[in-house]
Amino acid sequence: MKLETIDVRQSASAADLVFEALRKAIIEGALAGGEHLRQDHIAQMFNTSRIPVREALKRLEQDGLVTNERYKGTVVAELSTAEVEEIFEFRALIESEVIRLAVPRLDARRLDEARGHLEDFAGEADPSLWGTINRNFHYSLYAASERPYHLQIVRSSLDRVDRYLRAQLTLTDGMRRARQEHEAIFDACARGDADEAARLTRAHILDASRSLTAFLENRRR
Amino acid sequence: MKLETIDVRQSASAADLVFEALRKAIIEGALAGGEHLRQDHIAQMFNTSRIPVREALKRLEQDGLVTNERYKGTVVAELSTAEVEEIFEFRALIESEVIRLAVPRLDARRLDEARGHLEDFAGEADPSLWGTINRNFHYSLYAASERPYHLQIVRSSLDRVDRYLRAQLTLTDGMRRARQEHEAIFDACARGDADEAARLTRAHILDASRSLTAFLENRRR
DNA sequence: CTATTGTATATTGGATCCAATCTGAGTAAA
DNA sequence: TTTACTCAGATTGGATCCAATATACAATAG
Repeated sequence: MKLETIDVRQSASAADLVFEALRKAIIEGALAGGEHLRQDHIAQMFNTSRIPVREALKRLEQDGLVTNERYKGTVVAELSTAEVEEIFEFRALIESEVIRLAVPRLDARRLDEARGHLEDFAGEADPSLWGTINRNFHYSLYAASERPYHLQIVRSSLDRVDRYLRAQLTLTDGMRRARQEHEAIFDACARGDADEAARLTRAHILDASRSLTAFLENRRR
Repeated sequence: MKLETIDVRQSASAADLVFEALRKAIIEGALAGGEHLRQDHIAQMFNTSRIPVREALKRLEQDGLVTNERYKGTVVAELSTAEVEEIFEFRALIESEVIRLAVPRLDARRLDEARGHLEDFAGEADPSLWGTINRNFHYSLYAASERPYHLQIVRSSLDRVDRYLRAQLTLTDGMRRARQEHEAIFDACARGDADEAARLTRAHILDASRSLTAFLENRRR
């Protein structure tokens, strides 16, 4: 008898699971900036020893999501307003270029997918889901760029500021503006106007940045 | 009595030392692509247990310098020609923008430093040092941009392709062309012409990319 | 009462040990 | 000859134990 060789999805290691869970918690804001991540505590939560936890923390540190001081421990990274601003400036540069590359490669399927996220975004009442839908919308367009490295960097830079971006969407009128801007971006993509899509994406990110830094400065005062 | 409070430089952890050593070996090409990194072997080389080695390998994996398969091990990452090309395309985008931001902030000290690296580059006979001098030249200019996040990404993307870039400098006429292009970039910076410096930097990186991909395609045939 | 010192506890970093899995040589069967 | 199978060694992943350091708090001197 000959069986199909099934590509058994190799189960993730404990370290991978811990890493993904912590990453998600940080970018969603479930873990606040400055919060102390105790190895022991996390290990108990995941029913493992501290070893996989430590590997996960090292990976998070490499991504800039946490910082570690020897013998003191690991805390969720906090960004200054200047740092947030710089990362948004960076995103504006990369993401506008990525969408410029994506537009000529967009097909009907992807456009439909993006339109779906657009509608989800407009129809979703629960603010805790806006951040994820926002990401999905942009990614569904960016994916067409066929630039895996660029997309990885986009993901990494967005990870760092996602907590702040979610706050901005929720706590200001960011959601309303984002919706309008998304529609304009989508229209430019549907028309095949890459330069306009790039220009609008850049403006969209810088708009969010201005709104967010104003909000942060207010908060801190 | 009052003593000067000296900032005792906290000794790096074993994991940090291993990480830096392996990183250096990979970007310099001392460890070839595809090479298997055995935890045990590395641990012995550094006189430690495997624990810090594993943490270092996790960090390298996060940076894309190595890849890991569960229970199989960690190997030095190998990039396809397409991947190398994409990373150079990315670098052209970022580094041209970084130097545009840097030019208006360049002062005499930094320009002198860059000129020094330029002369080092021209005068150095040992090809194994060209890669590092090349990096130093560009960094001394980029540093003025005052964009720590951008610089970190520049470092990370260059790390991934540095092995290949060094090969291109050494094994083709890349060195000669790089020297000419560096001089042109430096002149534009010294004149304060940010747009021209950005344009030349972009061309410099894309030129190296073309030369390198041609070289790699030849090699693989 | 305050500042300094000593000490106990908590926490992290690293070493050693055990379990899970891969790999490859050797063997048997078609 | 070739293919499948078995088993031993090698290697990785994870658990447990020990060492180094930090932190909080009590004790003591001024």
